[in-house]
Amino acid sequence: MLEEISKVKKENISKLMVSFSDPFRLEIIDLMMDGEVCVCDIMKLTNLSQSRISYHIKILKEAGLISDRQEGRWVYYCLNKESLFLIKEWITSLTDYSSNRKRCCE
Amino acid sequence: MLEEISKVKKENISKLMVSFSDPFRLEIIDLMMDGEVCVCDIMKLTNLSQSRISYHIKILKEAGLISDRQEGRWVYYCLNKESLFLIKEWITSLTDYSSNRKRCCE
DNA sequence: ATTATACATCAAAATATTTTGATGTATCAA
DNA sequence: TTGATACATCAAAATATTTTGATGTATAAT
Repeated sequence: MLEEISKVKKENISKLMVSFSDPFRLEIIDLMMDGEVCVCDIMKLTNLSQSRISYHIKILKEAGLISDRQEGRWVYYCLNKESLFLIKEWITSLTDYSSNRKRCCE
Repeated sequence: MLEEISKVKKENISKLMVSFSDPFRLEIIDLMMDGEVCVCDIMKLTNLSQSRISYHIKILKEAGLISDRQEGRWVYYCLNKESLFLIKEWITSLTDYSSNRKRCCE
């Protein structure tokens, strides 16, 4: 059961990491640092085409990295803190465990 | 100049994130949590072929995520703490900035 | 010297991701 | 109710990544 949970968690992490793995998605993520943005904001700020942005947004959303909110014709996106914490936690676990490692690479 | 530095840093982050974006690489990273491993260790523990492992190791190494140490015929790999901290720092900056964001997605 | 082990590298094939341009849907304004 | 805006979705093409199997190199044991 615990194994199951950690498997789910690992799959989450995996998807989140994939969502971070494209330079344009990193750009979009950067834009969300200051708060929410809509697709047209991103278009203005990056010169990427609309469908291209929608595609990347979809990847980010399916990974759970961003949330959205519709307001009339606009959809606003922003970073999802929980996911960011999940990743941070995972990275921390990597550094923590490997601190009592045997040998190698100081 | 500062811009240059931050550009370099962003490229680092980008490469690191790509290096995290494959499920087999995540497995390999997991194996390194307890300390250093060699390719033959990874072979035994994952059933991946030797050249396949070498390929993924190369990606991880070029991203700066792992370090290596040769001992006779063996090459031992382990996680590079500095890179892990760099990522953690970046994730932290994302959460910090977006904490005083305007609107959206509580 | 010869052979075996540990790993890297390579080119070709297999597979996955991304981009593009077109079309679709919902909302709103005139 | 027509037209415009904001965005999603789709299929095809373009591009990138990954896998495979073969070959190469260095170290070490016999």
